[in-house]
Amino acid sequence: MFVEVIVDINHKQVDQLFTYRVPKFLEQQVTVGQRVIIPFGRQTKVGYVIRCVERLDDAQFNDPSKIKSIQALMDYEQVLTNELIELSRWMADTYITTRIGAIESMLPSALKVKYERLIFMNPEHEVQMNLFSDALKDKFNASGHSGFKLSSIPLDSQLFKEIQQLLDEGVLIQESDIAQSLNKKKSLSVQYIEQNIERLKGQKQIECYELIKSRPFDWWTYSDLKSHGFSRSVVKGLVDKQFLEEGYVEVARDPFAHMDVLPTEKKQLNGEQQIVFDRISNDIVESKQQVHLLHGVTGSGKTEVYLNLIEQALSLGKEAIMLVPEISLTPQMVERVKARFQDDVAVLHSALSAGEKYDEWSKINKGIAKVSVGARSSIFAPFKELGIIIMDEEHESTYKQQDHPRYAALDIAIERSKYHDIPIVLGSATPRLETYVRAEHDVYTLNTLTTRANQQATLPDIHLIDLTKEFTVDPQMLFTNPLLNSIKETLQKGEQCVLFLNRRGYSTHITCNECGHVPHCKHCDISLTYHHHSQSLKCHYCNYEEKKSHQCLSCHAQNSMELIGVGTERAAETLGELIPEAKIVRMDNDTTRKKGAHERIFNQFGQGEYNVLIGTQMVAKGLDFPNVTFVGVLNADTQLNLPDFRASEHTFQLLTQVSGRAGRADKAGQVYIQTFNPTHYAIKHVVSKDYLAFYQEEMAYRKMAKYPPYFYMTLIVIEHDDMDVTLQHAHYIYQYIDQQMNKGCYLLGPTPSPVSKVKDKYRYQLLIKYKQQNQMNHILYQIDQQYRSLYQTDRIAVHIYINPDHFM
DNA sequence: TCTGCGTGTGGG
DNA sequence: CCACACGCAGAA
Ligand SMILES: [Zn+2]
Ligand SMILES: [Zn+2]
Repeated sequence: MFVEVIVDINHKQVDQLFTYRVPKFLEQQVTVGQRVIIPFGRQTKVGYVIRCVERLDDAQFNDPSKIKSIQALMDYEQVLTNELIELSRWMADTYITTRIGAIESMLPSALKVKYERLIFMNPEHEVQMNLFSDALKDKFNASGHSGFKLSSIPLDSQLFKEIQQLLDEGVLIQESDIAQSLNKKKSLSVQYIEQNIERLKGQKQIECYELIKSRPFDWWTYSDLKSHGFSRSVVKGLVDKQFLEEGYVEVARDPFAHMDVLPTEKKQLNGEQQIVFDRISNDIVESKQQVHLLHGVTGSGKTEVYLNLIEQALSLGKEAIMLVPEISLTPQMVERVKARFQDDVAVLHSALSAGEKYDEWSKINKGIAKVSVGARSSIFAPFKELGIIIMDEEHESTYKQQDHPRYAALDIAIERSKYHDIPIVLGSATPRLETYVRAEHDVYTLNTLTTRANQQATLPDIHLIDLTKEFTVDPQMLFTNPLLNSIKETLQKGEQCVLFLNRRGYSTHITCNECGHVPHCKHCDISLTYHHHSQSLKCHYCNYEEKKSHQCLSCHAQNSMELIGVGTERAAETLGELIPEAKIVRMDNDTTRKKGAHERIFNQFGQGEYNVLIGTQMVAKGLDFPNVTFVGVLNADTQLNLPDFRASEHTFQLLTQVSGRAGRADKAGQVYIQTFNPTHYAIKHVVSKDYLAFYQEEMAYRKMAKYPPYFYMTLIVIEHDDMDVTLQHAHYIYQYIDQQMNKGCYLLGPTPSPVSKVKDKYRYQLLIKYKQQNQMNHILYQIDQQYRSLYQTDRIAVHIYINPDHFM
C-alpha cells in the first residue's frame, strides 16, 4: 500500500503530493486525514495523508524501489475529515496559498509541531569526554546524556563549531525530534479493582465503590467524585484498602466548569420567528443547499431562532456550527447555548489557551460534541454530518481573515454547505450591502423579523443632539446638558445606562499632550505602537523598536507622552465629577485585558453594582441587560470621517447596534446620539430605524461612485527602495492594465500609498474598479507572474489585493 | 590546498 | 523550507 502526503513545509516548491510506501505493520492503521512521520530529503517531517493507493501509476515512477516508507504514525485518529481535505484543495486554489497553509488554518494551533535536532554521543564510538570543551561537558551534564537541542546553541558560538566538528568526525550523532506543544492535562484519578464489597464498613465508602463499579473501566477524578458527594478521604480510604487503583490520566480541560448551567426549555416562538424557523428548518429536513439572510431588528430574538434550528438539526442526527464574532462571544452567549444543549457544545474562543482550544476541537473530532460555537476559525469544525451553519452578526469584519491565508468565513461556509447540502443562516440587524443585495435578487432567501421578541419591548426612541448648536460642558468636550440630564433621570428611576465612546485613532498610539506630536517609525510612514509590557514603542510593519521616552522629542516637554484614544478613562472621570451619584464601570481593551475581567465587569453590571457602563466597540455588541434603558453615544462622527468608502455603512451599523442595547425587556428605552452631522443619511436613518431607507441611499451612492457592490475593486501596491523606480513600474503596470482591460473598467493612480514607506521601501498604488471578474483576474494573474520573477532580480515587489477591506 | 560564503537545487 | 553540493574568492 502507498499513501500520497502533503509535507508540513509551507512553501510553494514542495506544495505537491509525495508518495510513500506503507510498511506492512502499519497498513491496517493508516487512514486518509491522518498525520504520519516521514523521511523527506535528509530531514524528518510530518505529512498529512491525502490519499491511499493500492497500486502506483506505472508511468509516474521509473524506479519504484526509490520510494521511501513512512516511519510512524503521528496520531492514531484522523485530524482531517475527507471533506476538509477536499476543502483544503479548494482553498489552496481560490486563495492562492499552499495546501499546507490551508490545512494549518483548519487545525488548532496545539497540533503544530516543532522540529528539533538532538545531539548525542555516538555509542559506537570511543568517546573521550576529557577532549570536550568545558561548555560541551556542561551541556551533556545538564541533559543527563539524553541529548540536547542543537537549537539551544548560538550559531556563531565556538561551541557550535566544536559540535559541527565532532559530528563530522562521528564522535557525536544527531537525531531529529518532532515535538508537539500539546500538554494534555493529567489529573490524579482512580479506577475499579474487583474486591469483596462485604469487607467495606463505612456507608460512604460502600456507596462510592458501587458507583465506580457501575463503570468499571472508567477513570474517575477526585473532583468527579466530589461532585457525587464523596470526599477525598472516602476515596483515599478505598485506595489504601486496594479497592481502587490510583494513577494520573489525561483529562480534557473544561474551561467552562465554573459555569453553572441549568438546562432551559425552549421559549415559545412568536409568529414571525415561527415562520422563519419553519422555512429554514424545511431546508434542513430536505437537505437543501441555500443561504438565508435573517434580517431582524435588534432584540428580535434571532438567537432563539438559531437555537431552535440547531435543535432541529440535532434531532435529525446532524451537527451544527454557530459562528459568533469574537467580541460578542460573551459568557452570556456561551451560557445560553450550553443551557440548551449541555455537553453537546464545544466552544472555540480565542481567549482559551491553546490546550483548551485543542480539547474543545477534540470533542468535535471524536464526535462527542454536536454543536460548535465559536469565532471565525471554528467554521472548520471537523463535523462529519453537518446540518446547518449559522453566522450571527454576519456584517462583522472579523469573519474575514486578513492573511495567511486571506479567507472569508462565508466563502468557506458556502463551500461546506455544498458538500453537505445544508442551509446557511446569516443573521444581522444591519446586513452588509453585499449580503442584502443578494437577498433582493433572490440569490439568498430573505427572512425578516420586524418586532422585538419580548411582547412588552419596543424599539427605543432615538434622539439626536446637534453638537453644532448644543455645546459640551466639560473641557474634554464629551458631555452636553441634554445628555447629562437624561442620564440623571435614568439613574433616579433606578435604571442603568450604557455610554458608547468611539475610539479615536488607535488606543495603542501615544501622543504628546502639549504639542500633539506622535512618534513615527524611522523606516516606515506610520506611527509607532506602544507595548505595555516592554515599555517600548514598536513599528507594526518592520519591527523597529525604541524605548518609550518621557520627554517629547518635538517640543521637549517632560512627561507629556500619553496613550491616545483610550478616552474612556477620562470620560469616566469627567462623568464622575458631573454626576457624583453615578457608579461607573469602564469596559474597553484596557480593562478587559486580563483573563476573566470581561466576565467580571459583565456580572457586576448585571447585578446592579454599577449603574453606568462606559466603553468602546465592546459595549455595542450583544449586551443584553433588561435594566438598561438608556444608551448615550458621545461621538457618533468618528467613523464617518474615516477615508473609507464603507464609512457610512459602518457608522450606520455601529449606531444601530449600540442603540439596540436599550430597552430590551419590558421598560422603554431611550437613545441619545451626539453628532456634528445630524442631517447625514447614515445618522438620520439610525433615528428612523429604517435599514431599507439607508440601504437604498447608500446603494445609490455606491452606484454613483462606482464602488462595491456595483463594482469589484482591486488594489495593487508597488514597492521598491528607490522612489523613481517604484513610480516607473507603477506607470508601466498602469499602461499594461489600461491596454488589456475593456470598457467599463476604471483605473486610478498611481498614487502614494496611505502608508507611503515601509521598511525603507517606497509604496505606490493603483486602484481598479471593474465588473467582469474573470477577465480582470486573468490580467492580474499575468502581472503577478511577471513580477514574481522580477522580484528575484530587481527587488520590485508587487502586491495584489482583490476586494480588500481596507486600503492601507 | 584548505576554508568560507553565495547561489542553486531536490525533496517521493 | 532546509540540507547539501558546487564553484569561486581569498588566505596560506
Ligand atoms: Zn517601521
Ligand atoms: Zn510635544
